[in-house]
Amino acid sequence: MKVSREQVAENRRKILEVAGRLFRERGFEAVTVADVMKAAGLTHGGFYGHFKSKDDLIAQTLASALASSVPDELDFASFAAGYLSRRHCEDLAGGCPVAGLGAETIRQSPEARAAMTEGLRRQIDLLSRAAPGATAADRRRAAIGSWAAMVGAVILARMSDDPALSQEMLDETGAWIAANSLRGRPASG
Amino acid sequence: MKVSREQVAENRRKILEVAGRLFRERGFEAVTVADVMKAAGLTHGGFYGHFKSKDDLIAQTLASALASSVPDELDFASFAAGYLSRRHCEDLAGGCPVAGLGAETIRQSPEARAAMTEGLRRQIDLLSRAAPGATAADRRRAAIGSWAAMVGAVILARMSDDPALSQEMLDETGAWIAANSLRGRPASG
DNA sequence: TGTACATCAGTGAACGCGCGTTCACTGATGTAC
DNA sequence: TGTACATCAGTGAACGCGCGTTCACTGATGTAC
Repeated sequence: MKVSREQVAENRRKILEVAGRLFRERGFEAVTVADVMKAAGLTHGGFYGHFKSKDDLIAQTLASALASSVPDELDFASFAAGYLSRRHCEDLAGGCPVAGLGAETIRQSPEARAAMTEGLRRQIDLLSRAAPGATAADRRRAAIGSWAAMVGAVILARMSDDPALSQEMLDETGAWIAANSLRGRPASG
Repeated sequence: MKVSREQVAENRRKILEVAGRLFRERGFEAVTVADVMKAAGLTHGGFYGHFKSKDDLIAQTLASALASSVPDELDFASFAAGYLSRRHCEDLAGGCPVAGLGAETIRQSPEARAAMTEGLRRQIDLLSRAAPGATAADRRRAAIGSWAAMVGAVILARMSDDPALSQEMLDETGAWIAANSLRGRPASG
């Protein structure tokens, strides 16, 4: 049963959307092609009309999820607060693709790694524009250091099976980043 | 062909050792029980004499790898330098199990997560004793923040397919941690 | 605008393969005497 | 200390299952006239 061209585009968009959520929730390997197609309201056989292989889906899902998760501009302090919030930490399926899928991407195809590298570059550039610091080099350093700390803290907090320890890691990392950010400003504490 | 009791213990030790390296190199799911047993110089059938299941192996390998990767005491600056070195970043199979396997552990069994949580606690306590800071709370905050930044930086650096970007993330995170550490000391820069 | 038909997106059964796990067997170990 | 034999760690063929992928088919789409 052939469908309209608009429906084809919509189906493809839907596949990428549900794949993004399922992959973040369960990881690349635990999600099957049939799982993705079922979640998109389709049957597994049609998958290969949209993608060359599961690896191709992974690479395109990463590119898509990363593109839609990076805004044009942001406020440094509120971005950090949101990123290190309990809500974001607990939202595997809807959270940051770097924290949710980055570590797994290390062992994926060159295309997937390229998409991730591009996403990292954009995130660092974005944070560099918003981070505190006297010079461009200072701001870039603060962007990289605080981004590493944010991603690390969310990954560590998710590892722990003790909610109190998770919360402590999120809160203390936030306070530590805030403390470091003050160094680039006129002395105030 | 039965083997001696010492040989049984040695075989078990060897299985955990090679599993630790293989899992860090390829991830839990991409390594098969047969891969592990072959690397240990045994055949796959004997596996279930040592472990209840592959999940059991994963949990015990994590506990074992984490226990052997945490020393009793360390120097904060040299630990950070080593952790953020190119050598450590490139040594997937022999590197820190938290950076190599932590993100995957989120989706593993309760036993595996418990082993990881215990390893995290020990690492934070260890760093808290070595980190700079005027009060115990300051030192613990510095330990958590810098540990999150170190783990995050190594994971981000491994994601990137551009060696220059990877190196920049390692170096700048190291410099950023060092800058933050100075805040806890008598003013000197 | 209406009709005939070629196209092709989606369906679902089927495939081959590799995985975790089981089990009958082997033969060295280690114990009972 | 030496011998007979029960034990049991390791072997390797076999199992069932679920995965990624293929393919003959279906029927709505959209074009040619």
